[in-house]
Amino acid sequence: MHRPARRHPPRYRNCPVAQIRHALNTKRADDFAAWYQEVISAAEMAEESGVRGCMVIRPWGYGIWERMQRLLDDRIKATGHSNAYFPIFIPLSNFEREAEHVEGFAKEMAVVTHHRLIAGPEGGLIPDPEAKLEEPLVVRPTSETIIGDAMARWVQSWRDLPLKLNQWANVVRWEMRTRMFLRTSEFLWQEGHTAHADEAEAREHTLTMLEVYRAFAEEDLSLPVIAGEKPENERFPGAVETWSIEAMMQDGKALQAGTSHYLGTNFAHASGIKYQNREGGESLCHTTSWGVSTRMVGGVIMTHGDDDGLRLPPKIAPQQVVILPMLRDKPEDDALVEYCEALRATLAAQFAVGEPIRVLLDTRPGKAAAKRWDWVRKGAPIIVEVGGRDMENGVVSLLRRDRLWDETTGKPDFQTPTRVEAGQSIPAILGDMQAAIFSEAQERREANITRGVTEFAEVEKFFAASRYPGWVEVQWSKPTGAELEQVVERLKALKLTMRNVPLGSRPADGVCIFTGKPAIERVLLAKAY
RNA sequence: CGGGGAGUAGCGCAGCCUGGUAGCGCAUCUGUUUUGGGAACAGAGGGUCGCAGGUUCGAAUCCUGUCUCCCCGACCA
Repeated sequence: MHRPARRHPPRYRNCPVAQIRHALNTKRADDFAAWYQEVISAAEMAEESGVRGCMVIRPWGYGIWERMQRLLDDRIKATGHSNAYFPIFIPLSNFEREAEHVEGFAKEMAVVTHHRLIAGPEGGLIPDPEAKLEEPLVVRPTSETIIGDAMARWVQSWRDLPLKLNQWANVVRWEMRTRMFLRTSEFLWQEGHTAHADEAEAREHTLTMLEVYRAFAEEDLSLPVIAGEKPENERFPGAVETWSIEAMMQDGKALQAGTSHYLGTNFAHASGIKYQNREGGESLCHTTSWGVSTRMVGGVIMTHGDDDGLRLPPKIAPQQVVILPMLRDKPEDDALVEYCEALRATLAAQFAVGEPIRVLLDTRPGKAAAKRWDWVRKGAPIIVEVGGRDMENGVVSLLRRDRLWDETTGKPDFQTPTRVEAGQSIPAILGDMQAAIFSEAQERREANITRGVTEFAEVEKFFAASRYPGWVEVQWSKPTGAELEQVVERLKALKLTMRNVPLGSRPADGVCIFTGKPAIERVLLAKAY
């Protein structure tokens, strides 16, 4: 894989005495994009597949996704939704029904046109011209239309409402430019779809799910996010309102980590989702949709990762504690493994951050030190190394992934509690780490949001620097139409986008930074993934 | 999709200009010596040089096409 030349020479902070030898070759400060890729490959999360824009998600990366699925699925079920599964192929005509929706997705659609292969004239296989589909099928980029069909069948009476569905699936969007996890042609996600009797309930539900996402991001992924409404130009095709949660990455860019849409009656109209109301008349449903994808994994990497690799919040770590006996291929090994196994069993019988502790006793052959760095790169929250002398003294050597280094010695900062103490304290340490990396990310984000900017020139100056200075909050008059287009163009010149209008931000009290008119609300500006 | 760069062993790279038996470091395997911690020494295994055509006695190297990746732009729930 080609790596561009480093843009900056490595900088050594007015370093304590010792030079730290990190587990990765690329540092965040030197080349953030290359660092991101190195984390993914060094932590064995994913790799290239040979198919454009598609990745192989390896067991460690998929394990993280499975943890996310489990936690988010619980939250989705707790808000009254049921999982279902709808087809990956959607009839083309089905997709044509909602005008904005087609326009939004037409450019990035994969289409199936044949159902059989035959030997080609120059060898190899070609689609059989005789086997052309009467109507092409698109590979779903999202499922509003096909789920809308089902809803139209399932909803007859006001008693059938609200209908609250969720699907875990893969979707395909033929992206021009892809990046592992952040934007792949095929990705995994969850898409919720609901139908409601009236507008108020549907709007409220849109916000309920936005709040579910906020809580999931902050409590489960330790990912501080800002929930808010997207400006008109950033709306989902066919939506009346689009809301998002936005997270700040360590390079200061914004990542849209989840969206929730109020779709009005647009899709109900297109698919005929109607019900007989209490008065005996016919009414259109109001629908919502909302989704979170494997993009979240990229967000976790870019928020919590460091120069030694990934750092995982305990709740989504496939293994929370890894015990590494320092095996020497000698008879004493047996006793050492037994000593470690006792700790494993003690931990496995306990709970941390709400679930049984996931602990792995890693007895694979190989040097303990080498295995340690593998687990450091993978971001296992706690690594416990145990050598012969540890055993003699009844202690273990414990390493916290979020406080890896002793800055003064430049060596890993091992703690040596007794084995009994470790068995008692590890559950609390995991809880502490879950909170600590959240605080760390939140403090970094708050330090990098600038509020109270009142002149566009200031914004220009702010983002002129080569580094990403973070986000800027400005007041604006929420223009529409051509006036909005102008705003978007001005921002585009600075490579900026409007992220969202944060929920619960203070009311506007100034003038619009773009138009000079009285401001209506506050909006966040940022460079974005 | 436009501009630029790159694909050679698991990873990182050299070789290409000037065609002539496939190289280096790390990792892997074996052996020996080590042993509170990212070991040392010796030996070994592993590559149809992204793929397909072409030029040539001969192609990793030259030419054409194509696929994939990276960077910039355009686009992007």
